[in-house]
Amino acid sequence: MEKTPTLVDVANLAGTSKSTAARVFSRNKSTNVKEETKVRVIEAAQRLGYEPNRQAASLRSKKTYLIGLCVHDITNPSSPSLIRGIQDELELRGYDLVVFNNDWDPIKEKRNLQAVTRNQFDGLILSSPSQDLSIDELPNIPTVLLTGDHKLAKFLNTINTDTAGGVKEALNYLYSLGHRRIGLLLGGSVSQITNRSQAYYDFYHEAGLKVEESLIANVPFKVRASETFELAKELIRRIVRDTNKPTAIFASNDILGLATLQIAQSEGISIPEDLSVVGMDELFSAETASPPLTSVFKRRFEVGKRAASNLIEQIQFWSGSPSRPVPKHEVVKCSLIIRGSCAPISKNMTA
Amino acid sequence: MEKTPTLVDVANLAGTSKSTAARVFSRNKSTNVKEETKVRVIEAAQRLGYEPNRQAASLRSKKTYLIGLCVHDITNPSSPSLIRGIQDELELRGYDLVVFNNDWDPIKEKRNLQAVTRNQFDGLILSSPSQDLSIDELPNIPTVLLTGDHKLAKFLNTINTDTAGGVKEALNYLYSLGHRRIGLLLGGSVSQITNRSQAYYDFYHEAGLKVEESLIANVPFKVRASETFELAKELIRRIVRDTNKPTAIFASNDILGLATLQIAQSEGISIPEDLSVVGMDELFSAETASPPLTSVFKRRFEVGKRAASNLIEQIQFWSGSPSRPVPKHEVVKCSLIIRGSCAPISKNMTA
DNA sequence: GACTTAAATGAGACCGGTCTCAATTTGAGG
DNA sequence: CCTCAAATTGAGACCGGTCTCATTTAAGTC
Repeated sequence: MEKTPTLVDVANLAGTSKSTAARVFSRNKSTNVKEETKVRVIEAAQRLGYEPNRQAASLRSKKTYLIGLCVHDITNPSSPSLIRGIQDELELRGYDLVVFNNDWDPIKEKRNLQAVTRNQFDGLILSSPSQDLSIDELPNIPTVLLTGDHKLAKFLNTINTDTAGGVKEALNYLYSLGHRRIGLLLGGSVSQITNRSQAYYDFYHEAGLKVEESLIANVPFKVRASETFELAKELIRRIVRDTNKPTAIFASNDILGLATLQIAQSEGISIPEDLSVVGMDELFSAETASPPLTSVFKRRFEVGKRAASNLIEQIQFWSGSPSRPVPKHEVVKCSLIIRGSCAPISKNMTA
Repeated sequence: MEKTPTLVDVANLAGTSKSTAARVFSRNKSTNVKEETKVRVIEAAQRLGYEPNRQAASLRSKKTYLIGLCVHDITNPSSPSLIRGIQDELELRGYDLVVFNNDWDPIKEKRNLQAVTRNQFDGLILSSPSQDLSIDELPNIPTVLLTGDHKLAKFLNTINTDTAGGVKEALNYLYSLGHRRIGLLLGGSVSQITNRSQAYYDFYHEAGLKVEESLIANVPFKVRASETFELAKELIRRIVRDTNKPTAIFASNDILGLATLQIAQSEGISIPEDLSVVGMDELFSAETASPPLTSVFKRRFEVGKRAASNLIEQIQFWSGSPSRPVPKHEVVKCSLIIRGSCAPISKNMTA
């Protein structure tokens, strides 16, 4: 393992000073080096197999080109596409991403934030920070928040999915198919639940319908998706066996939607003939289900891309400014992906 | 944004030298500092909100506590649990993980490896490097390979899933249910295909059965899972409509298994009564499918954990040694998760 | 050719830790 | 109180870049 070559080695071989050699590799385009010398330096670097040492660079320049992302759990079905969106955008600008899982644990979250500080990350994306995380617990670096209804939104830029809009789009679709008795399955965090049920109530109100509380069910949140899945099935079974059962169900996430599909099958209810189902999140599982699940697509990839580019903008802009700028808030619309789990009411039993 | 405190600030406040203060925060436990001074330093640090600067530390110590992972695509359903396994293990030792996507593109792969070098990562995990990646294109750091049949396995430690064993377990299970005509759906990379079809042939040979080529189908690989999914459905439809159709199907990954389920439903074939299906990979989708898909679980989480701990071991051991040690190879067994997509042949039509 | 200005290069401090080695303190034993 | 090894502490070089500022070289202009 012979010593890795440094910039000085390159400079020596190229017959220039360290400074000039440095300029060749500098990110700062404004530096000017004569074409001829530049070629000489690059050749020398090539011959030595030189690769700039970013640790050294960071120390002086205060830029690590590292971004942190805090999510609940990378194993959560919605994480990967978010991450990918971020990565793709960051890659273009030469940044790399480190993902932290906080597992819904504020202690762990705090540890992760410390790591962000220790490593001198240039920016931070918070997918869903714990409710009581305060602004002065955050590292003082450009940050983007991916939840609209967090108190940190007062201080931080926000990229947020328009879930309320998505819910309404789904309900509207079912309504247009003739459904009036639409069951609502809620799950996830408290804010998710209130957010979505609010949209549901709003929709019913605007449509001039009266909501029946018996059509609404709340699935307790579990860390492991498969546990949620089991719980959901239990609940759905009850709803679906009810004499007063709905003709359609809107499940506020795909896990609940999938659970509905399974229950229906085991109860001999055929979908979409006897019951229409719309999910939300757009997991891969929704596509592969039988029948394929019509679902509200939350475009996490898009959210990721926007979060990253927003962050980079902040990084370039914010440098040197003493305090955080006035936060801006962006919203990403959902879109309804129509597949095979819904049908017009005409074919349903007219309960 | 006042200047962040440095070790010198802490030392001054605590009334010690920089060296002593440093010893308090050193990872190297063998250093001894009087309890009283240690307390004084820690208090000073607390008061100033001091957080060690890892970039600075790395520069001198040559340790970044950063590990790189190269996968095809984090969006691939099998990536997240692998990543999580790695992260959990790394976290215990204070390392952080950066994930790179190479998108099956050797050029991108090379760029990613450069990033690994530039950032002075302490270790590297290669999930499935492109076939012609050679040892001297790799950064000269501890590395773990997650594919058994790559030429790099001659040089690198390997943690590998025993897929052949898994295939046999699945076939054996179907065999024990009375199935003799078992369809085989192949997909993925060339090595995956040869590997699994070999296991299939072996099984048939050992069981004293003759394989019928018409029962074997090969689904061309596509980068996007949903494309693969569509292609698969086309192929499966043909098999399943054949007069000479199988009583069971082993799909060498869950996407193919799920596709089979969907096709069956749309063709009016009920599962498991008319056709038994076993998948492989253990995606979340397998659990949520209707009926839930019996599947060979590849335990990517476990693979990740082992890869990480193997890597850390290398890092601690390898330090200073001039060349890579003789590689060791570990295998992680699969396990069959029995759910609702298989039934004994007695109930099948005796085609 | 002299003069002015811009372009290119070089020198050396500096970033914030770690590491080596020397100096100082401490404590046990006599 | 003295001695000597062990425990603590301090000094200062060093890691490999970046950055500022001074110096040298090149290019016009008259």
